[in-house]
Amino acid sequence: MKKIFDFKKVEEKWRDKWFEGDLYKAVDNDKGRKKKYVLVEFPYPSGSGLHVGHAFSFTGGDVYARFMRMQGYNVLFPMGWDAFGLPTENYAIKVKRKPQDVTKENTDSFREEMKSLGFSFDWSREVNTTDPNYYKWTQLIFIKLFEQGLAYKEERPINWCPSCKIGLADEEVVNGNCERCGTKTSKRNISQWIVKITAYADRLIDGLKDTAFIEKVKAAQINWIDKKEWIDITYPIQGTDETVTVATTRPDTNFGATFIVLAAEHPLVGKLIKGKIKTNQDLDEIQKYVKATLDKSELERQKEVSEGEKTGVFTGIYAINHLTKKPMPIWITDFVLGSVGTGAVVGVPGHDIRDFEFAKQFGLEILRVVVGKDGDQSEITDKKQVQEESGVMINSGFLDGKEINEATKLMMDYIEKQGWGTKTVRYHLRDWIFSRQHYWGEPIPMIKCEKCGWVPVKKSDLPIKLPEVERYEPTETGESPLANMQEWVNTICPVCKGPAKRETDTMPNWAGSDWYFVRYVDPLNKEFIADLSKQSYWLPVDTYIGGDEHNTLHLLYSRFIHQFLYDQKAVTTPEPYYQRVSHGVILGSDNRRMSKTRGNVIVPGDVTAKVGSDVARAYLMFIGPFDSTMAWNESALNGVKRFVSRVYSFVADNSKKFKEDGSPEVTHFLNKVNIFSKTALERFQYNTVVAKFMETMNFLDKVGADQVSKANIEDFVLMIAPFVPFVAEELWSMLGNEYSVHAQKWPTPRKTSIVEHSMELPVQINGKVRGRVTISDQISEFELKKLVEEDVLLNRHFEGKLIKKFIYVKGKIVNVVV
RNA sequence: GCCGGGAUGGCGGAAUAGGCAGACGCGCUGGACUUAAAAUCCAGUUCUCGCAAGGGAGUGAGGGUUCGAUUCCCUCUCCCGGCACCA
Repeated sequence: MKKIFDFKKVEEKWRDKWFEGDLYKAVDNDKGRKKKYVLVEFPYPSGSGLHVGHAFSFTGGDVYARFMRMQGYNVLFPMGWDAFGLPTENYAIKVKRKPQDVTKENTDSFREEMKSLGFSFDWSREVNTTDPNYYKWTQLIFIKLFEQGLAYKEERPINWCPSCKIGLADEEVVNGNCERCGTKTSKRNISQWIVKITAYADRLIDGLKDTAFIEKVKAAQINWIDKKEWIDITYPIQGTDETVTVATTRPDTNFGATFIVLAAEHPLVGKLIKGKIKTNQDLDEIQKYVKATLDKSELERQKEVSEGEKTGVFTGIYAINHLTKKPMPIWITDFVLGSVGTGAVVGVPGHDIRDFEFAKQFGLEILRVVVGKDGDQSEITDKKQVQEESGVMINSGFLDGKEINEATKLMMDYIEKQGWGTKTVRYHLRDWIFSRQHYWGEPIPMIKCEKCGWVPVKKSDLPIKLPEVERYEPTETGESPLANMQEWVNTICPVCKGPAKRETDTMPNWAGSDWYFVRYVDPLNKEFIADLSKQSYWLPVDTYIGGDEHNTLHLLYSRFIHQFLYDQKAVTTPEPYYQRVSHGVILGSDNRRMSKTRGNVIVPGDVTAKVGSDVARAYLMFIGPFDSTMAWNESALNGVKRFVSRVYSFVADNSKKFKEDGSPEVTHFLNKVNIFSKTALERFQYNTVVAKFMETMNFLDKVGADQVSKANIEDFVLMIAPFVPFVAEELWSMLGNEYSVHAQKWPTPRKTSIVEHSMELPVQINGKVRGRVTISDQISEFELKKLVEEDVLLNRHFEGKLIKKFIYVKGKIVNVVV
């Protein structure tokens, strides 16, 4: 009688039992075993429940963690909640409930779903960024940053979302729109806490060499930081005492500089408008242009880029080119950004596309100072002739004949020697705007005293808990709703005991997720962020599994905070993560990103209700490479379901019948499966492992249970256990073994009488496979040649032809060239 | 535009220190079981010529290195992800 796999019964049987004991607990400071810290990015517990993307990446992590346990490692595989954030706040506003309560509900249901999916998290280490016992440390980190001069308050234009009524970091503005709600953002001046991440720019680059991140992740980080050597050149302005300082990375082309362009924000523009610098140009016109530019949003500016139109206005004043002594007209334009370099650029229209377009537009002089590979020395009249990236200098005095990179170095030294300018290193990376004007975040633990200025809260007063407020909406002024809480806001200065006010801004989402992996090491510690001896055992994270979308910012911010904590001797390693593994994305069955509006969202709960957790897990691991983009395919799910059912039935039906000795062929086959799976698992090639298990099942069915020994089948159950933990546990117990299969070691290949003495060797004629011959592994090349020549199927391909060459790659292939 | 990744049957994908292309799954075709369907099981399934034996073509396009290239090199096309008037 065939036993049918009843996943509900099996899952219910084991689900809770696993968490009653210490099965998945990581043991601190276990010197007897090697440790492995496997981390998956903790989720934001949204109200809509676990997403299939979560199920996918967590399954990947879980398979790895289980495999590593079987390899004898002491595995730390924790889970927690990145629970601060706008969706919960917005939901709370909508249904008029406390975000704390909503969060509690969401995390409870997430945890239950995760247990149902069989994830082997060590729940004794669960953390929650919204727990005051957790954010106490997030706040302390901020205070430390402030004390080290790495956090400062500054009024500066920020991106403002009129809908969310919140200031956004540059990174949160996507194409001029709010990342969350899509509303067009504008600029607004607000006093913000800024964190000086740029102070760590070099170390963020250098530290990468101590990690095993894949190239694309390292590249993303380095490109984002984008360290370059610049030179700031100061030019005198004709007929005044004023100067203008431009910033450039390409001084080599300076002989070709014919104009200067200023950003609308440039101080010189202000002086001009106020009449402090004389000009014959129409001041009204200049003012009009400047105002229009400053009012423009990033989006509008970008639109103009795609249209390729350059705009600008002439100031009427000139700077003198040191090299050519020629006057260069100074213009104002919107394509120069105030926040980049010095906000002033020297225009070299021959060798910069933007400068060329600008010069064309306004009839400015275009000089050629670089010749490209094509040798074209003619006047530059077309965009295509503009040599930007490579070439050799001409018309450039002492630089003539030099290659541009060499010329750049020479010119930088020359300019410095002449006292015209100074070399400086700049980064694309900007300081980090750390303030949010919302309720559901960590309060920034700072107090503004009328006398003492900004002072941090006393450490003994931490955590500064979020007070319960009536309304969670941001205030009309754009301040956080905390600003309305007079009794909370008004406090006394920790230094002078005078009247003072609390900061009402809260921290950005990143704050809690920057250091959570440290807390997992020692989540209940009341005295310290995490005990140093426990840290030195567990850190760094060995394998960090996460999405590509976090490869730049999350990784950068979190590495920065970690490096800072290392300097403060609060953590034990200079880098937080050793290996970074990116998981792929699962698209809807329509091959498009899952979204509610498209109605193509797959929820893991629906899948597990139909086919059970094991099948869902195995399916997710099977549909494609772990790091690629895949589409959900319901019918492929059936294939995996079939496989799991077959395994179950095969073992269950024969559980009492497996003999001591099976066929050596079976052992031999399983040994190969073992070695293949082990290697593939180490490389996260899950899809090929599942495929190999399917192949194994096909093989077992073919040979029949009477050829399979008990040891064989136990080995197979052990190997599939990381993928299908419920079925494996059930079958393990059916086979009469003690609980639990998940506490077992990965099987060792077994001895078998089979040694491959003979093999089928493929034979190529002129590089094309034409047949095969059976050979013994002792065969000599001479014997083989004879064998091939006498083979009826093969020799007709070279009958009457001359064998020019006979190539035998031992154990692989033969190629006959005729 | 820049950086990164990719392109293999009807589909998802296997196979790269250069060596049997298409593992495994889906789908499809035929068969068994069934009153029937589903489920399950068996056989087949890159395209193409051929009744067959067998032949020809074939890993985005073109070229190169090699006895031999999906794999290495050069040129190009398209797709995906990220960044972008960064001077």
